[in-house]
Amino acid sequence: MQQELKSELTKQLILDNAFNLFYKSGFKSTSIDKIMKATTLSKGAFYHHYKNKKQLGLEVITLKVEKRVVNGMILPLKQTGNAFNILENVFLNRLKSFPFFEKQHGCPMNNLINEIGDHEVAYQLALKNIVENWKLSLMTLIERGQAEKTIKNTLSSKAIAVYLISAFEGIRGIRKLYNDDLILDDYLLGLSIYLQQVKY
Amino acid sequence: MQQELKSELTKQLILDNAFNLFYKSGFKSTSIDKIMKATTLSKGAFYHHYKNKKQLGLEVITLKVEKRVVNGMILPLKQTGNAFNILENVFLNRLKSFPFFEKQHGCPMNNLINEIGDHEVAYQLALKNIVENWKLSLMTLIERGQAEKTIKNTLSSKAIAVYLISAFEGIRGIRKLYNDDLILDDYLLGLSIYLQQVKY
DNA sequence: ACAAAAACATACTAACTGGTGTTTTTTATA
DNA sequence: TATAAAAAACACCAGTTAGTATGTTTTTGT
Repeated sequence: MQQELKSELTKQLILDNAFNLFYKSGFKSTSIDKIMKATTLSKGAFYHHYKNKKQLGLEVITLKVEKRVVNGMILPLKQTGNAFNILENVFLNRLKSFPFFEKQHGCPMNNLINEIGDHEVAYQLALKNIVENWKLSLMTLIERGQAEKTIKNTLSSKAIAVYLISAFEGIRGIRKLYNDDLILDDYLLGLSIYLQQVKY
Repeated sequence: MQQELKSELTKQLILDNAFNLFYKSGFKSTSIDKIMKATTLSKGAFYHHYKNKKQLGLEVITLKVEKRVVNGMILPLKQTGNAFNILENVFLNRLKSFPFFEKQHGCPMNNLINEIGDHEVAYQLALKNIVENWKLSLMTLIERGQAEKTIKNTLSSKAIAVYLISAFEGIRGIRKLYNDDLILDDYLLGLSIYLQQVKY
């Protein structure tokens, strides 16, 4: 029983370090050696717990990346209250409060989508799954707003959801190219124009 | 004189193959060996023409990637005619007509932004330069539309430009995760809602 | 106390990485 | 046609890669 716990702890240690290094340096640039050096464990320990790098990558996506998106972007949508205000809050106020490191290195999910999203079907599906969850949660919120007349009910909830996600992921990539937040201000102003059109 | 021409031709051959492989397999996954195997020239030939992989990467960005964006997204903005219609045409009608390969592998610029945009200042600047050109051209068109009263003149041209670009790059990444164009239809509908708000 | 199993470490391989130095071939020109 | 210079071929380097084989230590059930 204690062994299982230790095994789980070690896997978490590997997973955490892998996520951080994938995020900072990219998936392909990060070797197993570098990850295990970060854990201060050996390569043998890695291959005891994981079959190969691909399996690790998949677990990083489904366990670490997904959790981040769920906590940061999906759960906040599920609050009670004015649906339009929640939408506005999550998309308008969250971005600028990101820590510097996350502005500089973009969105972990978007980085993976663009680096390996078209390289392996398994990665593609795991990443798509996160996007679909996000999209569906957004649609649920938008449809609630439409029912409650805080969001225009003539508009397709799916279309709004997809466009909001696209722009959000897009700007997180583009922000990497700049050294300050001015480009984020322009994005946020552009987004607020969009939200005006969406508001009931 | 004829020698200079041949040298230029060889560089172009390397550049073309490098761009294609970077696009298909990513920057870091593509080795000099693979590029030169594709040209049927030797590795020595590569190092005769280029200092290192980084220099090649920069030339691919400034000569190949930039040209693609200029031809595909920037020059079409400079047509005469109703500015709003031009905006609508370029963003609404262009995307779905992309060849299958380019839907599957996303935007070459966006791929590079997310893979190496935060790894080297030189890459960062070269990529930012393209985005800035695009942004300024969009702003010029939008401001023309505002003067000609086809685009609402109360809105910030820069904000609209940045939001349009963000969403466009975002969806080109997300599309990689899907196997059909349904997600593009949602994006386009979401975009058309945005354009409604922008229209005079 | 002991055997089995799990957790981890060490040492290694074979292929591949970007890059260098040298030799051979091609080309322009005198 | 001789020659100098450019272009390309070739062999090679040191470092890194994912992955393996085999060892040692720790935990666990009996």
